[in-house]
Amino acid sequence: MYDKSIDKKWQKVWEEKNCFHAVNNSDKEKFYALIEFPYPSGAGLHVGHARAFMGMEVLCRKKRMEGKNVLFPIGFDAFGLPTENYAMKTGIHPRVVTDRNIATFTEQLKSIGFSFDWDRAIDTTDPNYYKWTQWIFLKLFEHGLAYKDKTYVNYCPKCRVILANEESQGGVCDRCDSEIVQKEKEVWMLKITDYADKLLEGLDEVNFPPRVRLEQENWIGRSYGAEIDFKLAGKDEKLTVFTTRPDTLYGVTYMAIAPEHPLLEKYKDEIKNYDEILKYKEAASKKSEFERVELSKEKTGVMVDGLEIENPVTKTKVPLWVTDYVMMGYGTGAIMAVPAHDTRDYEFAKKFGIDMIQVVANANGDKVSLDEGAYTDIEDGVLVNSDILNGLSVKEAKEKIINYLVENNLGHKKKNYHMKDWAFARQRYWGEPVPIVKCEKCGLVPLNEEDLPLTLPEVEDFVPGEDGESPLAKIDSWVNTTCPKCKGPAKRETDTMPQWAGSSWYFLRYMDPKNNDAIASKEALNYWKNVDCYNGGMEHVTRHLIYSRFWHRFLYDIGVVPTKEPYQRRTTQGLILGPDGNKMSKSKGNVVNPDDIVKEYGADTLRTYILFIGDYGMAAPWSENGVKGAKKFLDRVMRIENLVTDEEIESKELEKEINAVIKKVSQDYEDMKYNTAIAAMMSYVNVLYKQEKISKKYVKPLLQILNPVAPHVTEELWERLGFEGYIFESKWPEYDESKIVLDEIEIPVQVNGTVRYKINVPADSSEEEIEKVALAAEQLKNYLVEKEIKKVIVIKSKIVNVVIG
RNA sequence: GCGGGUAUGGUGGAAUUGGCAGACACGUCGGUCUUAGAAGCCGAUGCCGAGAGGCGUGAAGGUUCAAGUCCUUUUACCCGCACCA
Repeated sequence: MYDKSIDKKWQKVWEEKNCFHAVNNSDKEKFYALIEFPYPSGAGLHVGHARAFMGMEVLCRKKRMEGKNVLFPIGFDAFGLPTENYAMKTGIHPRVVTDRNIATFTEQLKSIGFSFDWDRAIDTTDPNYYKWTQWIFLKLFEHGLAYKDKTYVNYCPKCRVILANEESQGGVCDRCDSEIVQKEKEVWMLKITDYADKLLEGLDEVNFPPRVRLEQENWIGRSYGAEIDFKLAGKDEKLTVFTTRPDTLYGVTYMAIAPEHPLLEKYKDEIKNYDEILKYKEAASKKSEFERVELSKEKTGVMVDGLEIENPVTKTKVPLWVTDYVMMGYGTGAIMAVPAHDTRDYEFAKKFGIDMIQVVANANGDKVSLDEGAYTDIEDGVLVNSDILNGLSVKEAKEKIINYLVENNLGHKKKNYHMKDWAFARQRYWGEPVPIVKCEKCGLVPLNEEDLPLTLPEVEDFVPGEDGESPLAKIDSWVNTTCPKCKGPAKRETDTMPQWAGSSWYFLRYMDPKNNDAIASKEALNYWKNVDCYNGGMEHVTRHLIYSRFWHRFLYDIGVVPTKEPYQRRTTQGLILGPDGNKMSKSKGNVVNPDDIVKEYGADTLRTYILFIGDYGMAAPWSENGVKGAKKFLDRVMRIENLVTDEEIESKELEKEINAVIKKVSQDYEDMKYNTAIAAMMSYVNVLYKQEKISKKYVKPLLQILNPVAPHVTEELWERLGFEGYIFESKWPEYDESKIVLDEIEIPVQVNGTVRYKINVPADSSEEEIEKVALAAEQLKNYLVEKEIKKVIVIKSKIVNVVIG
């Protein structure tokens, strides 16, 4: 029986021997496995954490036994809103809450037996850590990638913070699901768009799952097109638009700009219906992002009375409209509308009775009626009604018109991105202070490196101001400081960094976590290079994973780190659902606490079940019966002890089975197919149970390959059976391929595609020999009454199909 | 709307990528042990059928000697993006 009391016994041994500690500068080959470090919430460890960590855990324990120098670190991403909200509610300082939560997580993780290198544990809220987060920020500032700008930002009224685009996907707040509103505010931004191309190209040199790659590509959203300068009729003023279809320039029948477009303000005196436009603008700004997209399927807009736009090639004048289907945040905030070939423009033109001009037709002549909708689906179209472009294909026309625009100084080729710059500021206390001061004389001045870390002041009141002001703004003694440059009076930045800051580089700190002179030493960075395998959830693909790749690439560009990409391989684990098949949540009352499982069934039961639950990458519902099944398997493993003998008993069957299972499990672990690996070991145990007595040599490798999954059980049995040393430091078993292949194999024979009987042939039989045996079989005669053999297909060592008719 | 994924017994899930569908486990049933139960051990278990046999991988077509796997159409659910100009 697997008695859970052995958990503590072995955990103590591992801890005392410090056996999972990774050393820098080893001669051994390195293996760096990373898990997304947890946010230490008050709710404690979740079974989802356990699943996410177990994947890497198994790989690491195997790699150590294979002789690698394994870095498998753990830390805590501890800045963030929940802790601060808790502090506001209870009055307990976030520092105290954080320390308490980290202690709980640590204890829980240790009770499951994870083989983390605890010596390297980090905490993003430790000033010795965030000193370097601030340092990287200064570097970004120095290279012009951190800037302060007054723009429209996503604001969550409930959390009272500004959110990055990545944190407000779908128009709702990541944290509280409240609707986001657009707010004009001056905030710190990081110029991640400068790295859009590098982030896309970097995907070519790493091994990410296709859907992760695809989501990142879509999020960055690069599109190729042109910027074209239109003219305000009768004025020396340009209106620049971005379009991916410059070939349709002759089909433009109106222009449209976003309500926030600065042109409106600039020419307000000449716009006759400016009041009406202002009203429209106001209404649009009150709509949340959600409403603007979801609810207003119906197009709205106001024609600008008093301004006309001149087409740069046809010189025709078209009206200008203001509409909220044009976004200020994408492209130039202005479009050339071609209703004949764009469904949105079509809807708008239809509603407001605007002309349409067809400029692309099918090669064989097209219907001209636009009653059915815009011609957005014409494939291999040919340009019509387009003067110099007539007769050209869309592709040719794009090139020709761009050349024409460039020659006449009217426009140019342009890449555009869906991704926006990163709003890098939170109006909260519990985050990294921004190491910049505002000096009346010198402007924005960075702190000197030797003045880092800029630590958080002690405060009593964590409540942010009504209008999105950080609580730090209330602390005059902290805010008022001197300028590092001119020593004159200056004010500190009171916004703090977003939660994603600390996690954007933590994998580098693990390499050398106690270094006081650098994020990590050159030697450590050059030895560990980058993460070999990084496991985490899909929810971070367009947030943390993008941000950290950006920071890392920046650090590479300035010569701090040796590799372009931080993560060689990315893997993802599926969700563990509640027993009812729903996502686990407190409100549904279907949350499973890993502590309860460890306490009742033992750590190895939790570990085994979590890996056996299903395909590692897919969601699977929790099952208490499944847990019991895992326990039963471990009990059976423990009871093998009763069958083991010191005698040498040769068994051809066991010889074959043990070699096969070593091969299968070794490969499955690498492919993260833990469920089938465990199934294979279960099968092998079932075979062992059919023996009366078993030589130790048929048990030893089983314990070793099971060790990464069930380290406590296997360590215990290893000791009881008298094997030498500790199993965790034993050498990973090898297998003998020649023992796996049988002398004689069974081959199924199909008649017209249905299996009818089986034949036994020597394993090395040729196709001719197999066919001979198959056709000679007695059973075949029954099927040949009034029928004859038309064809025989033999697939060597697999199957025979006899076609009769 | 666009992009991606998933669908297999009573249940969770396997299936070397076109070659014996249902490995392994749960559950259920039976046997053994026991005064009895629990645990353990052994066995049975896709569906229909007494049997021979037939039918079976969300649905409908197709390709092939052979389809869970490839093609076409379609349904349901999940995830991501979303007036991307």
